Amino acid sequence: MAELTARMGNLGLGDSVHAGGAPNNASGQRAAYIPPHLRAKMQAQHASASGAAAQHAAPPINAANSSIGNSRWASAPTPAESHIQRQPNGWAAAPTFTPSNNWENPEPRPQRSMDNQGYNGGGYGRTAPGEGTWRDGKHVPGPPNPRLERELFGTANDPSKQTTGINFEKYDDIPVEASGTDVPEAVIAFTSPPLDPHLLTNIELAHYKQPTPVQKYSIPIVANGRDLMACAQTGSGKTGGFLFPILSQAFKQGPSLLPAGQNQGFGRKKAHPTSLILAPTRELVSQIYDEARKFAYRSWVKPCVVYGGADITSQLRLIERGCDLLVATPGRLVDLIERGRISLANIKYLILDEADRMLDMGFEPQIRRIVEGEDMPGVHSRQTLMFSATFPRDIQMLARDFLKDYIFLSVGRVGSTSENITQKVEYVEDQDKRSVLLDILQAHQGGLTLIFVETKRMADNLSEFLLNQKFPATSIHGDRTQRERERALEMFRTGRCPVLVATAVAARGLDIPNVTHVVNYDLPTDIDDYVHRIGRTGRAGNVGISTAFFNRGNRGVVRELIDLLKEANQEVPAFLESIARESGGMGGGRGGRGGGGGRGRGQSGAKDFRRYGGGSGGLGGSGGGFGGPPNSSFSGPGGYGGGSYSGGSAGYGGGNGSNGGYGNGGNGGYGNPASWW
DNA sequence: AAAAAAT
Repeated sequence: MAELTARMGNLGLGDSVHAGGAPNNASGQRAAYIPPHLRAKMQAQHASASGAAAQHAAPPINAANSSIGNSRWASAPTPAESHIQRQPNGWAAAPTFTPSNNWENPEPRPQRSMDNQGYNGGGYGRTAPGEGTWRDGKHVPGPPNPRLERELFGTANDPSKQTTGINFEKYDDIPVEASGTDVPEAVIAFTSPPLDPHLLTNIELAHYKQPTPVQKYSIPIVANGRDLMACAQTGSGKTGGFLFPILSQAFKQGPSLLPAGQNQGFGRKKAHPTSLILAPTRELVSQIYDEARKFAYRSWVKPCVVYGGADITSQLRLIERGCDLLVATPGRLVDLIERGRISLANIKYLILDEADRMLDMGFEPQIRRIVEGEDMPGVHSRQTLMFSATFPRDIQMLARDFLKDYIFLSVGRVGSTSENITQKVEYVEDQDKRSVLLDILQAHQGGLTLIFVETKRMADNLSEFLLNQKFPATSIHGDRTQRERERALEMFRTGRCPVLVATAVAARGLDIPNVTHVVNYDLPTDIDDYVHRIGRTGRAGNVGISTAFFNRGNRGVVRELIDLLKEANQEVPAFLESIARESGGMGGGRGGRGGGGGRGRGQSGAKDFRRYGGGSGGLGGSGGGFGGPPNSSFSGPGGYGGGSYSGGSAGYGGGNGSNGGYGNGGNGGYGNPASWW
């Protein structure tokens, strides 16, 4: 424990806590708390005041309130921000760069024999406006299409189309760690060394100016043919992290030739995409597809999307027009493979977004089926990229099955939540949650508020309650129809329903500008879910607030929550510390997963398990140290994870130190998770 | 125990 304390001290974290139970809102002037039994009267007043409803009406979303490409809600843009600094036209004037591998000189691709008209994405129709071709070994971008351009990139008046902002200069301070063999040097700009020129024009249209840290590394890593496991904090540009390099390569190299014997398209309608992106929810898949359309604009690359709950015939039509880059949820993809409409034989890039989620118990069999059970090229014949904000140790071990000699990239603080998010935790008993929520919504006007609950039923109940309270709320969860889900998201995005009650379906990856507040009405039992949830705000360099309702029912995550708050330089309420003490060392509730970290959450966000107490185990003796029972909050191979934090000696390793920097000191971290209660 | 993902 002394070591843990010392570590915290090293981080320069103060002990400052504030008293629980007297919470403040963002502006520090929340209305006095009204107990539930008095609430009815207040409601009556509230409802009768017609002005109150108007007060909660959709906040204004207009040009005056958001600068182009930098859709900041709370703070008005400065004049400087409202004028996009265009990149100079001299892309080509970028400094020279000596490629360590195949950067500048991509292997020339054989042209398709059938290709008299030029490759148009393997489709059967003509090239549509806004699409390009590959002809005579050259990329021939299509002509600009103003209407499509507006649809894809939005306008100044439509911030709901503006996704990630451009406050990337703030990212320069973010620590980046890359481990693995022969890590390529990071790029310093999109133009240095340059991405494909056509991609640069699209990046410019999207108002991206600088690569984020994860992009600076992922671009050369992919260009050098390496596999990647990237752990980057929420809102730090992971989507661009894989889209930019794979599209740049595609634009430079052109379509790959199908292996002999495969049908080339005439006759049977079977798509052979070269890139496959898998993600855990339909909405996230849809969002990635929208991004892919932007950056593939006017190019020969045709992006496609498939997911369940939506009309399959329109998805099939899209595929038939040509399918080079496919974004999919697992179930629908398997369906289409079984129908013989998609082949994975031509895959060069496999991307798992939210990879830890894709490889957890619920999804892993489907992923294994797609990656190992179909006609996907083997691990050595493709490039595999995995991205997430969190990457628990055991999932990292699982992920090895799909990767070859990969580079592990860690972007951001150890805990991987952004410091742009102000995290609050309030002590609220279950029966008081509605009241406190109303107070919060009352006080927090002018942005979008995303409220997370644990169950679909609760999502329905709570959104109905809020509607009755005249808050324009809606809900999203897996029991709603896809149409309802998409409508709810759209209402939320556009601000017509600035309050969205959501289950875990909305926890990951969704990039919704202007979400200024995330409320964990119910805390998740997995702290990584908390990390992803609050990551819906404070994106792309903007700031956000998160509020969690905590009571003794959540003591299972108290230790991990405290650690997380400390790591993110947030205040830790006194009641959390005391509940943690009450719960003693048994607070963890799930010693298993965190193993490597020894603090329960196991530095799930940011440590390459190969370096920090990883390996295939076996080295070193028993856990020792803090090992204790599997569900102890100090479980695992002891202290700071068997491995050394700084290499060399046992470091923080606790344990018995016998295995120095490697080996996990036995299996302590893999005890069965404690029961749920 | 819950959510998500094919029909």
